[in-house]
Amino acid sequence: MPKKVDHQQRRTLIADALMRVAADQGLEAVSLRHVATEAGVSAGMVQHYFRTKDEMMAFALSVVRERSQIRVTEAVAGLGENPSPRLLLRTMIAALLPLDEHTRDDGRVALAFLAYTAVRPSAAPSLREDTAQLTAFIASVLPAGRGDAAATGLLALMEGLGVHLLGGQYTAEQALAALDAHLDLLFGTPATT
Amino acid sequence: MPKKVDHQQRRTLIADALMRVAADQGLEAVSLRHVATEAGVSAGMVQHYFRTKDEMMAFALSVVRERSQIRVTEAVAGLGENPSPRLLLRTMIAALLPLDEHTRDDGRVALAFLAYTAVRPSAAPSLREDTAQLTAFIASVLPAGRGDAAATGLLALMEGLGVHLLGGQYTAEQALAALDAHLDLLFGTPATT
DNA sequence: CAGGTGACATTGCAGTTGCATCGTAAAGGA
DNA sequence: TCCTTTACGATGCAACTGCAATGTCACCTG
Repeated sequence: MPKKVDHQQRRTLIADALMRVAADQGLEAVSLRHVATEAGVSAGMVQHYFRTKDEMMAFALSVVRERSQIRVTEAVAGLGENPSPRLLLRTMIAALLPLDEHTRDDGRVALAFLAYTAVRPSAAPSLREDTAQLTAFIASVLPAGRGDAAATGLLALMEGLGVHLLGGQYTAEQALAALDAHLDLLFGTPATT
Repeated sequence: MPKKVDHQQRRTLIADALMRVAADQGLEAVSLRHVATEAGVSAGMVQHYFRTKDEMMAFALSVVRERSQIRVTEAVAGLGENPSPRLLLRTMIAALLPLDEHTRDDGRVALAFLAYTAVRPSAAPSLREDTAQLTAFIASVLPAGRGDAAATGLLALMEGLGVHLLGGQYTAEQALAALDAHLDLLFGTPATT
C-alpha cells in the first residue's frame, strides 16, 4: 500500500469547491476543470478521485444532504432537555432555511440539485427518503389529531419559504413571521415562543 | 417590407421547443442547436429570432410566467359568479400545482428557471413582482384578521407542495390533502369544500 | 421589372466540455 | 533493493458550445 492519502478528505475538498462554484454560478457552470481550478488542484486529480462527473455530482449531493442533517441535529441539540414541540419544530425548520448570507449559498446549491434531480432522477430516491423521515418526525411531534397532512404541509411551507428566500421575494423576517403564524395555527396557541 | 412572418408566433414556437427540451433534459441541455432540432428548424433560424441565447432564455421565461397566469385566470373563470373565498383560493392554487403529467412538465421548467434566476438574477425582479401580486391578492381574500404572514405562508406552502410533487415525494392526493388541511386551519371551517 | 430588404440556411471559428491515455514519482512491502 | 501499487500531472481528442459571417432565396415596393 503506497502513499497514504485520506480519500474522503480529498473528495470533500473537491466537493466543497464544486459547491462554491455551484453557489455563485449555478450547477451548469460545474465542470471538471472549473472545479479543479476552484479547488486549487489539477484537473487530473479531480479525475483521479471521481472517475466520472456524475460520480462527483452524486458525492457532492450526498455532502449537501449530510450537512443539512448535521445542521438540524446541532440546532436541536442546542435546545437542552425536552423542549416544547413547538419550539422544537421552529428551531428545526429555521435551521434548514437559508436565512443568512452563509446558508443562502447552501440553499442555492440545494435548489440547483433539486432541479437537477427533477430531470436526472437517479438521486431522487435519497431525497425522497429524507423527506419521508422528516415528515414522520414532524407528524410525531405535532399535536395529536393533526393528520399526516399537517406534517406534509409544514414541510412544504418550509420548502416554499426557502425557495422564496433564495429568490429574494421574502426577507428573513417575513419568512419567520409566516412560519410562526403557521405554527400558531397548528398549535392553537397565540405564540408564547 | 418583404415576407411577412409572425415574429411572435415563431418566437413562441422556438420557446415551446426550448421548454420541451428543458422539461426532460434540464436547462443545461438547452443549446441553440438542440432547441433548433427539437423545433424542427435550422439553428440559423433560432439565431435569426433571438440574437443571443440569453434573449431566448428570457423570452422563454416570460412565456412560462404568462402561461401560468393564464392557467389561473381560466381556472378561476370556471368558478362562476363570486365563489367562496376558500374555494377561490383552492382552485387558484390547484391550478398552479403540477398535479398531472402535463403540468408536471411546466413545473419542471419553472423549477429549472427558479434555480437559473437564483444565480443569474437579471430576471429575478419579474418573479418578485409575480409573487408580490399573488401575495396581495391572497391577503385580500383571506379572512380578515389574518396578517400578511398568512398569505405569505399559503404561497410558500403552494411552492413547497409543487417542489415536492416534482420530486415525487408527494402524490397529488397528498398534496391536495395538505392544501385542504391548511385551508381548514385558515378558515376555521372543518371543510365544506 | 428592378432592387432592396427581410427570412432564413450554411459554414466557420475559437473556446470549452468530459474523458481516455500516458508518463512519472514516490511510498511501502518483499 | 526491487517492484508493485497508488497518486497524480500533462496531453490529446472528439464532441459540443455560442456566435459571427456569409450566402441565397423570396417577397414587396417603387
